[in-house]
Amino acid sequence: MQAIKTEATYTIGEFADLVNLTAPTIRYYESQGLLKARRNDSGRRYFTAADIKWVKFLLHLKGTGMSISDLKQYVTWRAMGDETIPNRLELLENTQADFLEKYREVQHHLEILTDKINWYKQKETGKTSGQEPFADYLKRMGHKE
Amino acid sequence: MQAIKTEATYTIGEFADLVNLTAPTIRYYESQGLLKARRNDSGRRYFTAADIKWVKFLLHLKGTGMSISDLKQYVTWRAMGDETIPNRLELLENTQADFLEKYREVQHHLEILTDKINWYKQKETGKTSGQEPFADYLKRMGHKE
DNA sequence: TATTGACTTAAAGTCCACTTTAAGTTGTAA
DNA sequence: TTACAACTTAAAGTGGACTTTAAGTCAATA
Repeated sequence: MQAIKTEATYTIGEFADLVNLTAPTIRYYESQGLLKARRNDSGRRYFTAADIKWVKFLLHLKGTGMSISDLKQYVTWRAMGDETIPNRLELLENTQADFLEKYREVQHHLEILTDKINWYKQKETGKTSGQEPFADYLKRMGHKE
Repeated sequence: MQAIKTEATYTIGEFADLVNLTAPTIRYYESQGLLKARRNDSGRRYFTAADIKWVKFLLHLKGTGMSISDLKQYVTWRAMGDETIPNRLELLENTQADFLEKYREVQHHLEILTDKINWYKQKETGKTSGQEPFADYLKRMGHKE
């Protein structure tokens, strides 16, 4: 029976695979201060389950449009403790607001794309007006521009 | 009474404003073959309402994730006539499929971001468990990772 | 008529987020 | 023990989509 339960660790390559990044990307993120790696006796990085959770969370934030420099700011505030919670909250809420605006925009782009696809399908099957301009089609579908 | 009804035309600057781009961007798009500009006697570009519609449509396609080179391909096929409709349709449907996949991904990112915001708000107001880890909070909310 | 702003071109520069290279060290399997 | 994959660093390179610069021409207003 062991007195000390040693936590599972991962080399940078294993870690990279686990979070779907590459080893150079992990090093890049570390160089940007987004994460910190522990080192073994010969100077090699190793990572733990907690690091996996952290990177996955970072990737979620990144996926909502936060830049590396936004993330850096977030990380800096996090390291400063609970008194920066209002700052972090504001940053995240701004990110959310920006995201939602873009989200609505791309939704509209998708509508137009879908309309165009349907217009082509109609044209292809010759079902209706083979000559109906796309602009008229959009109008008929209740979309503008 | 005029025999010839002259269509309204726009300089590149006016045109750029109308489609919310810059004049250099318009020139860049023209250089990439995404649009063609007519020229007046002194060699200056001018544009019409039809060009506005076309660029706006291009921007919708671009907004769904099509790259300049995708758009170039689309434009090339369009110029070749109706026998390339299946090609165009396939391109647009692939674009749509890729878009929808990304769309679902960012939706998940947004959920995590929103959860984090709510977690911070809870922490701030001290309403519930000021010490509850975010991972536990996510679990409680029915989200993973 | 003079000035100013808008246009013209080709080419170089920018930004972001990595990615690749180069040169060297270390750990592991045969 | 020898090979070979994986690690280390710093620095340079990449890709996409513009943006900026430079040097010059043209059009409209005071």
